[in-house]
Amino acid sequence: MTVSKVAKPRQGRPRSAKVHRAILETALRQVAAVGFRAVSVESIAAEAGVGKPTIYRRWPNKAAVVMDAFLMKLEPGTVFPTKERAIDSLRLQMLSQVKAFRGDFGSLIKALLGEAQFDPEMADAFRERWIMPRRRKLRTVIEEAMRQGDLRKDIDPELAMDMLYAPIYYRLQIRSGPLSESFVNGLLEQARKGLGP
Amino acid sequence: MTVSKVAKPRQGRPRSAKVHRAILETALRQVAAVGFRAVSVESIAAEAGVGKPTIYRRWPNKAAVVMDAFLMKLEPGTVFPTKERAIDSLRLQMLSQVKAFRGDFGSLIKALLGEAQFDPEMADAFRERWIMPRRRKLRTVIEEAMRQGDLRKDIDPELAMDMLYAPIYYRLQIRSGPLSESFVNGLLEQARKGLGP
Amino acid sequence: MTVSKVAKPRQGRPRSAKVHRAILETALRQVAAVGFRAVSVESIAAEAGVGKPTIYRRWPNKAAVVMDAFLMKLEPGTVFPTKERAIDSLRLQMLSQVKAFRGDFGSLIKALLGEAQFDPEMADAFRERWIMPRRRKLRTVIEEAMRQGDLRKDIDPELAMDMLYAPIYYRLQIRSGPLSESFVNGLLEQARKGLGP
Amino acid sequence: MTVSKVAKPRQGRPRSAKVHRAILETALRQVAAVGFRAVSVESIAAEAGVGKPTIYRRWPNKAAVVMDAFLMKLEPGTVFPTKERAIDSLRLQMLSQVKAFRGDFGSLIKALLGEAQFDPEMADAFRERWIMPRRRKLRTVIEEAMRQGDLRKDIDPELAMDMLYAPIYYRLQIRSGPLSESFVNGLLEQARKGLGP
DNA sequence: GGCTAAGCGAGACGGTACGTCTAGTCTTGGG
DNA sequence: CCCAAGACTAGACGTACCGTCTCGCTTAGCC
Repeated sequence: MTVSKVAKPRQGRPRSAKVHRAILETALRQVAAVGFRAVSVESIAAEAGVGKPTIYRRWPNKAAVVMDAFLMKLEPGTVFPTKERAIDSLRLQMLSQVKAFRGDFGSLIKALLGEAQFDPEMADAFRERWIMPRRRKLRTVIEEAMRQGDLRKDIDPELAMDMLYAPIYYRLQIRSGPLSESFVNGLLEQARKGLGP
Repeated sequence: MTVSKVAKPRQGRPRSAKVHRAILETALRQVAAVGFRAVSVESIAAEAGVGKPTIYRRWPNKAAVVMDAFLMKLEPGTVFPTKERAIDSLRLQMLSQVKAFRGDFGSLIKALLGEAQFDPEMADAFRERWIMPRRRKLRTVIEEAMRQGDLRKDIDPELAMDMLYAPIYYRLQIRSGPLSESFVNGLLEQARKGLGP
Repeated sequence: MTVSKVAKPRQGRPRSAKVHRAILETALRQVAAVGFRAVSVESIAAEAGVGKPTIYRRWPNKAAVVMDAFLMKLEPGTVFPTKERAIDSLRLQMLSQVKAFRGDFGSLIKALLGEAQFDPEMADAFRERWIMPRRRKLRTVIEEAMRQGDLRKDIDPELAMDMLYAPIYYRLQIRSGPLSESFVNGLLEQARKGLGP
Repeated sequence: MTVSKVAKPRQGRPRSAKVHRAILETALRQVAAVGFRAVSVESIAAEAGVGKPTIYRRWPNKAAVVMDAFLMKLEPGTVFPTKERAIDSLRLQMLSQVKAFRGDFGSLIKALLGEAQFDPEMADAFRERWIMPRRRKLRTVIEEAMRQGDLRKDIDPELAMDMLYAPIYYRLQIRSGPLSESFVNGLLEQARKGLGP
């Protein structure tokens, strides 16, 4: 699943892969440089040395381009840190995520998630291509931790992920508190111990 | 703290409160009718029978107008449901919030929170005028529940709020699962019991 | 020489001649209907079924559009009435000009000449495309009359034209007297006889 | 005849003459500094330390203010140069006028005359307060020259004035040639000798 | 090797909204 | 009733992008 449109397969001149890459790279560079709002399809086209229709032939709007650029950049770097005990992997993953969220990557996520609130297709793409793959991987980690006895056997992994990860996105967006390591550690500890007596 | 600009206090014709109200009410009506994106400063001005400069004199952009309209509507209706046991008040509050989030109010929150990702002032206003007052009230409820023995005495209330409320915003935005009553109940139960063995 | 901007010659979609005509015709129609001041670029765009930027891509402002519309209308109709004796052609030309100046054409000239007082480019266009072609034609007529013995051989044709035509523009603008036939005849006679004894 | 409105004579606080002067002087200063078009009622009010309604109470629009300012400045300096022979006075007057027209005064006249093409009241004021007084004075000079034998006895003074002065305004506006002394001398000579054989 | 269908860069097109400006009027509080 | 200040409605300004279209030109793949 991508946000980009597909071409009818066999007829006429094929779409240029070079152009495709140039667009996505330019999009990413511009978003990093001036922010999502200040970027326009026009500015991408101009800098990439590409006609506007060439972009619109492939994506329905700016957000979709940036989303694809974001996803393209992700695919390689999707390595989850792993430890012997799954619970440690979990903590490590959370820590690396908040660290990433504190930088440019956080800004990009904010913009895409913000934009997704106005565009269902963007929201779908964001969920299916960024959120869900991570949750699936996370689920195996959590289940492993359950087997290893570090998490209770009767918990609902979906709710567990919500409890642990939603606060990270919440702080990214709302800035109600710092995205610090101690925040992650505190959150994980308190979630394990539980709030009840 | 508001998003609107301030007038120099005592000179010239004072700003009309009637006009102020007309703008905010129109803004809210239009957002409800056609969605945030489809509303423009121009359309608000036209329907409110007001010149555009009158709006720009008071707010820097559309988002700020809608934010203020939203906040204006809030102020009266800020009644938290209360029960004898604080833990029940907490559950009730969470339930009423997800219920509200499932309707127009949820759309509005999504739009404002989405927009806030691109505008720090919007983000500040959203946090200080919508999020924080609720968290302050929530904190007293949580502390009461701690006193009443329904929550452990050594928990961090900030983290507790993050664990319980962030997932609600997360599902509102990402649609990773339903904003149902059973979601709230499960979340609260699992948070109380804890994830650890 | 035109007031309109030039397009880079051979690249991209060429500018539509149909659109060009539609704009100029609409401009002329509106000026005739409601007067120069009451016309706006916006109203022209709206009635011509054209986007505002399409107009601004070609002309820098309303006055330039109207000027070009005026000049466009001129080109075909530039027939000077001619008689056997050049002096009669001269009188005929003056008479037909004051007649035209008494109607809508006079209003248009007034508006353009008025506007030209505030915009050097407008003034240049008005002079080079309306005034000068007429003066060049006029000069040949005057020189012919000199050869035919109806005007003295040692006059300065430039000054002669100023003496005969400036009063027409003067009365058009200042309304110090009527733009009547007897005005033209009296002017021409008195200019021939001279003011001196 | 002025362009300014009159106050109902005896009631309430009388209008301040100081304010009146301040407005006119500011108007003139601004027109000289940045040109007629760039001046607005607002800018005059602001610099003169005066409320906009105070201006609108006295004049209907910017042009009227500037016209009055112009006329106010005139009144003192309306001295016509005089020589023993009326024909010399005439030449002198024409020379001093073209000299004045070459400077800031010419720009002001251009602006007022240009503006008058769009506003009949302006046109009336310009004619009645600037043009006509000069023509009346001029007429006596011309009649004196007729008596003194330097101009023919049977000429029409109105047409004579048009022949001599219209070209000056014409060149001011159209720039078809320089407003030089030789221009004036040539014009006057040729008008005296006549164009005919 | 020529044909043909699509892709390509460029840029014009109809629109929409932006945020600013000025016009001319209205409303304060204070002479 | 005047004044300074400044808010008011109204609407044009000129600009920025949107997403589509139309040029003339590649550039494959298929006959």
